[in-house]
Amino acid sequence: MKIATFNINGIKARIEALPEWLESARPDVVCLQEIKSVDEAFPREIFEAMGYNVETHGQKSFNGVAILSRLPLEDVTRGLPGDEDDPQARWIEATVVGKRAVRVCGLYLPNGNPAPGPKYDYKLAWMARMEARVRALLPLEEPLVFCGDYNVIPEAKDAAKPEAWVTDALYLPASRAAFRRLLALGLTEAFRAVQPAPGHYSFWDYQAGAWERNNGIRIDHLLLSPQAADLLLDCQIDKATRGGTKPSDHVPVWIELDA
DNA sequence: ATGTCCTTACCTTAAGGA
Repeated sequence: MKIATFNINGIKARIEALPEWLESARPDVVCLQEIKSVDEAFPREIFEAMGYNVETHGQKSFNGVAILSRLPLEDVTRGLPGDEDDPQARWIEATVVGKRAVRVCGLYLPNGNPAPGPKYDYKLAWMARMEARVRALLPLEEPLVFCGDYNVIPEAKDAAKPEAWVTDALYLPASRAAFRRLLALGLTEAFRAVQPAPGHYSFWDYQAGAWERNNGIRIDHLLLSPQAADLLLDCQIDKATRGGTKPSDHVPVWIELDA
């Protein structure tokens, strides 16, 4: 089972690039972030015609997540528990049954800038809510995949210029500590499980020639429960999509599970 | 180098977010 995460930065803007990538990469499941669309406006027919089931958790203008899957999506839930009044659409879950049943959680973690400030407070509070959700799911002892745009640079080797990020919400010690707390629950970060080397990124800013200079950061991650980690066969970053026509500023990251 | 892109709205230009 090939499961991907891809922050598309607007479904309207990616209406050509996303289907092209799906045709070439052919993931079984893909979690999308920043669809920037309400559910009714998401062009589901395009993806249904390609054989995908579509579940969205949208929002006007900002945020919004979705799951596309060739296999049926079961027990779909929307929203991250822990704050009934949070209007931001950043979390969706569904179960996909292949050889094994896999619970897939797609997430768009808050950016948090500027820090300090209310946006950073929201980021850290959201990460605490996510930790609670992971704690609630782990006792099921099932394959779980938490994938998405984490807006966290885990380590210095995940940035081309780490010194440029020291005051940024994506790299502040409290952000990285909260990310490590997720790993400490027993989750495996898929990319680092197969590739320990520096120089691998998933995001290049549109500004300042970041792509041309390879000034990137790695912020799109797939975290696996022990039962999912046991099934991990591969994890790759589809870097080439950043050089395509009208690209997102993020590229897809995917895993292959024996599931 | 605050150098780009995406979205929306008081919509042919600016603002907020990233």
